[in-house]
Amino acid sequence: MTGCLPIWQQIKTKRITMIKRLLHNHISEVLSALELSGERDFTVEVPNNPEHGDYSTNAAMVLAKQNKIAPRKLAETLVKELRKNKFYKAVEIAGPGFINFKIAPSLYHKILFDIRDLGEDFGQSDYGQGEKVLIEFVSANPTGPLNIVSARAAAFGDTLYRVMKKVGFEPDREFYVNDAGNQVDILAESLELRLREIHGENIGEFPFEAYHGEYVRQLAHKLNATDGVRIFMLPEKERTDRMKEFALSELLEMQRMSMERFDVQFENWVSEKALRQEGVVEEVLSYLTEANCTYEKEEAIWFSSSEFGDDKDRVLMKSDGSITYFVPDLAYHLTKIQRGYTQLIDVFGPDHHGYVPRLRAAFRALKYDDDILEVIFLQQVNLFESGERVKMSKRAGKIVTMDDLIDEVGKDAARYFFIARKANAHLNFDLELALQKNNENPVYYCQYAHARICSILKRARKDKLYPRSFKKELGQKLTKPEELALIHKMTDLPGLLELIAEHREPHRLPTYTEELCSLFHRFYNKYQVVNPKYKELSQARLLLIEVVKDVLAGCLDLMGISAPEKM
RNA sequence: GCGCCAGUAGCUCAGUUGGAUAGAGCAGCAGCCUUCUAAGCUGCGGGUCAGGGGUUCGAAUCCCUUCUGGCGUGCCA
Repeated sequence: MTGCLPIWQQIKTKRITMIKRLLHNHISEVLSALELSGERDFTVEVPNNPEHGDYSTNAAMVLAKQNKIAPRKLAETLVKELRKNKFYKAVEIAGPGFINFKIAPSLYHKILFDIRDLGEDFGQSDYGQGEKVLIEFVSANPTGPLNIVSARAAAFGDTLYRVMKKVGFEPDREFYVNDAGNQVDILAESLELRLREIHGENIGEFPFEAYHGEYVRQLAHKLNATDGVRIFMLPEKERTDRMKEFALSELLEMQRMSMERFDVQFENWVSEKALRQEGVVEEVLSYLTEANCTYEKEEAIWFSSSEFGDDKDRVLMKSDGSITYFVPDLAYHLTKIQRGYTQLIDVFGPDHHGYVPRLRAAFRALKYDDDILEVIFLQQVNLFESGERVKMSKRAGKIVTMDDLIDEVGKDAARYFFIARKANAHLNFDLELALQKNNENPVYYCQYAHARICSILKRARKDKLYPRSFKKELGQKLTKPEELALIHKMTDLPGLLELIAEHREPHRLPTYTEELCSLFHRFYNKYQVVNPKYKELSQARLLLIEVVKDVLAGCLDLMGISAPEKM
């Protein structure tokens, strides 16, 4: 009834290799067979202390109270049933009522072949049930080169996308381009001033509000090369339009290039300007008006957002007749829902805290479920060099751009460091550390493990030890704790990916990857893989490290980091 | 003032969402290459989990409160 086979097959048909789930199901089965209530509330975990076994459950402690049985007594009853399964080497009671499991090597051996058979599909699942999720990230103004926070957003958003896709969501990546509005006007003015400067005009002091970056001068030179003085002969409106069009297309292209260099692809780039031309602004205003939550005051039109949880009401249309940023952005969010997404994830920079309540308010006012909108805030990034914080000033145009960073430390290191930190915590980025090609740098630590395995496999092929096919019996040769620990670790990945997707926590992936690599390096230092004297053992270990290599490459790929075969 | 986020080893950070003796990596000290990549491995020190209350079998984790730092609090985006 609680035999091992049905559960094992159940796991296999789902193409999931997860011991945790196997245990959870098994314990549930035993509980219902014993007619105990509340079987969903317990957890199965990997204990910190290896002496506590491979896995551990708190089932007896959690269920003791509601069933009015002492925890240890309940544990004894459970253990008696659980022990009937031959895939456990040991099932023990410990402490206040934990049940600790030691997994039989034979199960690990089966799993190793399983992971191998799954290949690139290992870790894949239907967990997300095809839910359509839109992840919006970066969404910077096209008024300059992308900055460091955009780079962090890119790494974060893209990795989240990759993991969610892996576990069965249907996510899309989107970049909202704010190519309309006030900031674009200022950009055009800045460009015009620089252009006049080139033509020898005295422009006086460069305005405080304008864009001071050197790139504006470069744009001016480029525009001058094509248009020359002719641009000044155009009427003002046409001239400004030409400036805008030129600057936006140049800067947007620059941003696209940055993203490409960072291996981030967006399914969609949505233009605010295009949205406005489609008339969405008027639409949104009419929706809000119909919902009875707008009013006029001091020649402006307001949204009574404070009735829906915001601190105060917000202006929709300014007294000069122009629209605030909020309106087209809300319209944009509504198009996401109209396009069929049931979960909207916005990845925002640290300076948008105050903005979210009004967006939520609008969702409520328009009777959308506001759970549909989920905002993740990335905190700021501080760059350090030689222990000193690199000071940046956007106003003075003194910033380290995303491209500077990629030039300096490379895509792999940059992505790694950005992903490795929790989203809502400040990130101290040590430029020197990211540059170092030694053991202080975790990126190289992981890539090195991959390269090392490739090197061993190459050696095995050269020595003609690499078999045409791996026989199932080879598994039995893997008996060392370091070998089984590697398999154990790999079985944790599918569950981890689901956790990352569910809680939107990509930072767990680098941690996991480092742990897997650490186990491999330890194994490598202790045992020799290729040894012609022990052919079967060598082949069993080759199988093991090849599977580790593929799993590792999979992890790196999810982070958008290359897996080099040689270093 | 109010709101959001953070505070864990000398430094940078994890901590399986409430589990057992809080863990890595650097930095410090001591070791390991005639053998598949030493960009690696092994060992040793190092803690009032910012402080104080509370919730329960059990708290770094949840609640309250104080302190410190960052950000926000535009008819900017």
